[in-house]
This record gives sequence, structure tokens and C-alpha cells, in this order.
Amino acid sequence: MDGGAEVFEVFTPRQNAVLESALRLLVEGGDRALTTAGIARAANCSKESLYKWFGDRDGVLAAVVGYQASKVRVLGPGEMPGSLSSFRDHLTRFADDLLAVLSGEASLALNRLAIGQASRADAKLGHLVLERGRRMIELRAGALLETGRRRGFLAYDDADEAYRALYGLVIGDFHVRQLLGDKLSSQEKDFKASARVAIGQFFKLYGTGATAHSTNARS
Amino acid sequence: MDGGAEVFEVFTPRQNAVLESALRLLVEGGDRALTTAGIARAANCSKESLYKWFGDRDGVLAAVVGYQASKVRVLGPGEMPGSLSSFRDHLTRFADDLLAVLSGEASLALNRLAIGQASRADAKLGHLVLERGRRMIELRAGALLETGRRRGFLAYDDADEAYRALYGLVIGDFHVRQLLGDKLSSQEKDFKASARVAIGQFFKLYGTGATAHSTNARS
DNA sequence: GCCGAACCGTACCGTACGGTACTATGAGGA
DNA sequence: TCCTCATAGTACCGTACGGTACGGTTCGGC
Repeated sequence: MDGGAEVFEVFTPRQNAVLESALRLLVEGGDRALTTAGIARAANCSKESLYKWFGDRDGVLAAVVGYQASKVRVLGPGEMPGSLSSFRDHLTRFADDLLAVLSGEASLALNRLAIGQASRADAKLGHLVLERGRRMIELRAGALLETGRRRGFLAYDDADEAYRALYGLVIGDFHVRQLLGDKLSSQEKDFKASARVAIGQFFKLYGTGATAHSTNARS
Repeated sequence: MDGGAEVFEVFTPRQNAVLESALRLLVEGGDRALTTAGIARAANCSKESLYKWFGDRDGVLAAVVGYQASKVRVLGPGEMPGSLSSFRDHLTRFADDLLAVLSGEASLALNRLAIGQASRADAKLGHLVLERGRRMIELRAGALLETGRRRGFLAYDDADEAYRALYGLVIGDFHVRQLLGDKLSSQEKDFKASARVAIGQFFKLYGTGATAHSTNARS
């Protein structure tokens, strides 16, 4: 379905530096500032090089998305938690990370850019963001949840439903509000607190009572 | 803080017709198609009239947002539900409506437009969408929740937290995914089913066991 | 029948931007 | 030393778009 021939392009250091400049430009000035001339000026490179390296303006934008995604490393599973409280901490850390990443200036700027273009051109940028962003989040969350289920800390039949609840409880409308330019209240900026609340709610939905003695041996 | 002098402008039928054309243009062609010349052509009016009525292009966009918001009437509280099952039905209807509205082409197009501009110009459009859209949703949800609490069907201390959970469980990442151009799977398009699941989860979090006698046997 | 207001359609202007071409410069290699 | 290649810097072109101006038309009031 989706372009499977898409090979992970990797860029030279110089090109990455240019992309970094472009990203900074985008974060600071919004999409309006992200002109080819502006990028070239900010990066001290020529427009001709831009077109040679990235094809056209859209190619530059796509490369910026890929560049930013490559920076946000999806931390691997790390040491698999053995105790319930440790597992809960892992989930809370995940929620906290998620809130912080999605609230980051670079993430917001790129999501705004992709959403602004999603109405035309078959939403190439949008799909790219979904693929490099959401997909990664879902993978990490799915692995975490599956671990919890195997350990007997969680019980669910439908993994998608559980993920959906987790994401919803953690993010709520924070993301869209920030995308629209809303500023979070100082209280809402306490991501750790929000994460704790959300994970508490999530456990109320999908937690087993299995705390005391390691496992209750469900299938 | 926020511009309090903002008076609800109401437009003439002719002007509303122009805004309707503009909205259709936006939905069909994306923000790129929404040029002043395009709007004038689609609405069979002159650019001069556009500028006379709405000031400038941004004024037209703001007017379109207001026009669309005025179309989506926030249904009043209606008959206040007396029984738990009726209350639950109300909440489910609310969730279903919310999913349907946010997934509507017009809503998506306007949100995309506002988000695309949120990085510059102090996000005037974004704040407008938040004010006319999210605020209304929050009001209706808040009233529903408060009713449920007074009736003893729900128990919560922090109304914001409860609203957040409700919104998150209902919407999850549907909104952002669609904003980014993702197509919902046929299963995900069954808003009623999603609504039922989400409200079930919400009751597990905030429902009292009230009316043990009457009926709880849903699921 | 005449007047003025509102308005349509179109022509026009200035600018901004995507994209291309050309020159200059500097580094490596024979 | 000379050649080649990559790249910076800049000038240039065509187009699209926001905004304005103006002539022509319709319509209500007198």
C-alpha cells in the first residue's frame, strides 16, 4: 500500500547541518519563514545545493521531518521491569516522555507544518509524520503493554483498545490545543503529575489486582 | 486578557452565502485553494466586496470559522435524564456526536487551516477555533458531567480531570490522525461503537455503583 | 425617468517566492 | 601548475497572490 520502496535516506554531516538550520528556522518563524531562500541564507548554503540535495522544497520539508524523527530516539525497552511498581514507573515515564515530546517546539512546528499541508498533495508530509512519529510511539507503548500483560499486571483482550485508552488518558486534548496555539497553564505544564494521574486511571481500567505476590498466573 | 470587546458579528444572508462558498472551497481544495480571487469566483462576488465586508483575507478566514461554528449548534441540555441508563445514553450520544463533528470534513479543514497558521500572527485563528469549538464542547460536557454527579451517577472531585479523561477516552488520537490526513479504518468509522466503549471506560473510572437496583447490566 | 447605493467583473500593481542559471572560490588530485 | 568537482553567492525569471481601482449593471426610492 504505502510506498514500500522508501529507503531510509541518510544525509552527510553538511546536509544534516542544513536541516538543523531549517528546523530552527521553522521553530522560530513558523512555516511562513521556511522559504528556500531563507533556508539557504540561514544555513550559508546556496539554493542550488538545496535543490541538488533534496530535489525541491517539499523534499527539504520531508528531509527535515526525517531529520527530527531521527533525533528523537525511541528508547528501547530497557531493562524489563520485574515488579509492579517498577512497571508502573515505566509506564509513567513513558507518559511523561510522550507529553514532553509532543509539547516540544520542534514537534509542534513539524506537526503544524504537516497538518497545514495535509489537505493537498495527498498529505505526504502528514503520512511521513504519522509513520515516523505516531507509529514509533505505538510500537513502544504496545511493547510496554504486552510486557505488562505477560507479567500479569495488566489484563486486556484488545491491544488496540488498550493503547487507545492509554494514549487518550495521557494526551487528552493537550496536543490539539497546543497545535492551535493554546498555552498550557502552569499546572498543566507539570507533565509528571499529569502522567501519574493518567497512568492511575489506566490501571483502574486495565490493571489486575496482581500486586502482592508477583504473578497471578493468567494465561 | 483575551479580546473582550469581540462582539458577535452577524452577517447578511448574502455574506453567509459567500462564507458557505468559501467553506466549500476550503473543504474541497484545501487552504491553497482559498485565495481571495478563488473565493470571489466561487461565490460570484467581487473581491472588492470581500474586502469591504471582511477587511482582508484573514478577516474572511475568521468569518468562515465563525460561520461554521454557528452552524454546529451545541444542542442544549435537552430533557435532563432521570435514570442511569438514560444518563449513560446521553453521554454516549455526546461522545458519538463529538466523534462525528470532529471527523467532519468542514471541521477538519478549518482545524487544519487554523493549525497551519498557529505559528504566526499570534494564532488568532487558532484561538478563535478554540473559543468557538473546544470551549463549546467543554461547556456541554461539563454540564452533562455535573448533572451526572448531582444525580449520583458519577463521583469526581476535579471536574477538569474528569473532563480530560472523558475527552481522551472518546477521541484518543483520532483527531490528530485525521488532521494529518490518515484515513480511519472501516472499523474505526463506527463512531457509535467507539463511543460505547469509551463511555464504558469512563464509567469504570468515575461511575458510582449507584442504582444497583435499576439497571447496570450493560457492558 | 432619474439618482445613488451596492455590487459584479475585470484589469492592474507590487511583491514574494519557487526554481534555474551563471560566476566565483576553494579543495583535492594528477 | 592545471584540471575538476562541489559548493557559495547572486542575479534572474515566471507565476501566484493580496490588495486596489474602475467601469458597467441592477435595484430601490422619489
